[in-house]
Amino acid sequence: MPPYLPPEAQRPLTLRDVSEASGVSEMTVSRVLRNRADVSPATREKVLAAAKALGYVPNKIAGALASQRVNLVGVVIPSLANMVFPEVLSGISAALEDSGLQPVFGATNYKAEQEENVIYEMLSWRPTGMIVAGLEHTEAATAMLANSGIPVVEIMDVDGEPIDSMVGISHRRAGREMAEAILAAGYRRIGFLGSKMPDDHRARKRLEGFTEALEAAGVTLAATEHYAGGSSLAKGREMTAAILQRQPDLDFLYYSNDMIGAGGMLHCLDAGLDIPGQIGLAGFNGLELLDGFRLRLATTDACRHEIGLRAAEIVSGKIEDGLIGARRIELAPIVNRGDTIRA
Amino acid sequence: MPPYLPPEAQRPLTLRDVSEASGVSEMTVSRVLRNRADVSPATREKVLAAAKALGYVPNKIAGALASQRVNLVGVVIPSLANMVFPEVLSGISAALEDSGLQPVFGATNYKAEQEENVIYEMLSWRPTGMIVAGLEHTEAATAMLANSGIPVVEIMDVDGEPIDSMVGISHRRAGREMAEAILAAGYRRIGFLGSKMPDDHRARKRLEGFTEALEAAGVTLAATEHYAGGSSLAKGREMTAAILQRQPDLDFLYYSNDMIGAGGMLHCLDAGLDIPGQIGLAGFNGLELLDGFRLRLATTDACRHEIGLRAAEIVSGKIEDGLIGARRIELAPIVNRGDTIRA
DNA sequence: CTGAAAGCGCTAACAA
DNA sequence: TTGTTAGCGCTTTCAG
Repeated sequence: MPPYLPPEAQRPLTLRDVSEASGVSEMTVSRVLRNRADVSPATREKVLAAAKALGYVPNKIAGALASQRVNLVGVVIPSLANMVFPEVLSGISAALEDSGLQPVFGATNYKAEQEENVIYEMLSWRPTGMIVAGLEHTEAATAMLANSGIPVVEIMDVDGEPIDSMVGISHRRAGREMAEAILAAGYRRIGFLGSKMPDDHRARKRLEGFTEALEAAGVTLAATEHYAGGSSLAKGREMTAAILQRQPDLDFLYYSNDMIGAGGMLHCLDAGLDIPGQIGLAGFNGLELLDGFRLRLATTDACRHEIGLRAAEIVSGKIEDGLIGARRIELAPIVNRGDTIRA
Repeated sequence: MPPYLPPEAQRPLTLRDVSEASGVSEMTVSRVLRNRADVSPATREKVLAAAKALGYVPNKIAGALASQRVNLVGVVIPSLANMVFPEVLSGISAALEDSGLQPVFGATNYKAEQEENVIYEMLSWRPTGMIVAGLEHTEAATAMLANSGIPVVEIMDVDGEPIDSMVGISHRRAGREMAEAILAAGYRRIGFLGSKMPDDHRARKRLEGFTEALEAAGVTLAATEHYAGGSSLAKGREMTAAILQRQPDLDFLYYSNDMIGAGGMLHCLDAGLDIPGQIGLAGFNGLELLDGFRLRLATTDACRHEIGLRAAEIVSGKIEDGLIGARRIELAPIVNRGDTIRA
């Protein structure tokens, strides 16, 4: 490798440079660059030409400080690896598209303390609004958000009290409804497979709703299998083999997400089990990515894109009905029976 | 839904508020909050107590303007939906963990113009460094990056000239090596399935390297199938059915990514084809997520995590050998023959 | 339509 | 160890 030289650490250009190059006052240059209407076409031309020729990039830090306005929306999610969140983000991006607002993402890795840090960092940039996954935060994080004076939208979950607004589904209800669909199909020896969930509150709530509905029907969860780390087909396969080895008489497996559910389905197919006759399966999320297996896995659509969309609309003030902030939007989780719950 | 009230739009607290509450000068408060050593324990206590009691969150905008330092690294990638990029990001996050730097992500949706916008927006926040996927940008974007005066690392690809530094694999080489592995295994009627790639330069380069190596052996690509939109198992399945219908005599299918490759594998298995005897398959990326199928799809590991790691190290100046910037790091794409190329 | 003056909230640099 | 002064680069406000 040849000894490359460092790039010149040049002083960034300022409005003043453009002003001097164009012979127009800084103030007017500023007006042109902010696309304000009250500038004569002639000056506008001159300024734009000079700015372009110099390669001027405005300093938003100074601009934000002076104007007390920041076109940023903080978005705090547990993880980018989860496939679920990219879809939420795409909804947010879509809704923010022509609002002049820019989303800025931060990940917490499902750790409350890290979430607190990320929120603190973001708030210190004085964003226009915040979108945060989940309703459970540290006391400090809750206080910071509540005192921030900006719209705060908690997303994905509506089982609890929001700081300001919330948009999501009830995971308790999602768990309950899946349990009801399973019971209605006649399954009784039901196992659950999911992540260890010290801090995955939504998975926990789903399981609570699920067992609750089972118990209401006099059915007890027959087995449980937990895992740590990321979700993958292989993980689902492995867990399924394990739980069925321990309890071969299970007739239904409920997974905490579609990825491990699909892995479990692969195991069952390879083991020659009859799905959905001998054993039924269901996941959670409605990951389209995974359509394409011989059988469609039963799942619950978590409305991820729409959640992002609605949350961003609230933050950007697109919902115009006189109210500001403090909205509660509950979307309906839709159970899709696929091919893995018998009719 | 009851008529919730908007949150109080309170004036955010300033250093001055903390100063008054603690009876310590603004400057000293600032020192305490930046963890500087030259403050007596007593005052430190007082200040921290006051800051905490008030719920003070510093204003980084003002801080950045005054200090001319911003602890942000801009990261520009085509898409968050691609699964490939989250892994790069995790490498970046890991490397930046305790450097005091924070990554900020922006997506371009594979559009050069959108990339230019994102880069412009990011540079206007005067980040400490930039990490950008790919070597192809608009002229304006290239100029902005080159003139930014900060470290710029282009990642994922090394087939071309970087603005400053680059870290990645050679996609030409990746295509070539896969072609060689396929030819060595005796396959000759080879088809390619990939996205329409007006702007997916890396997929294009892979295909170029691939056909180049085939032609060097006197073999011509026997068929091509293109698609638009996101990758999914279903899409891979569908494309595979289509290409095999048109040309049933193909004995190998090379996919531009593992997701559609896995879908294709499902199709072939369901169609009762003998893999890898009758037909061989290969994808690209090395997505661990997809391990767990009966057969492991042949693929090329694109070293995504390591790319992110190294890029972030360059930006954060962690590589200490006297050089600053302008590095070229080529990682080796590793061909994994899996179970879908015969021995 | 254009310009001059006065900060935005913080920190560098220096003084005490 | 602490405080004072003078900006950072822009935009707001008000005057021409």
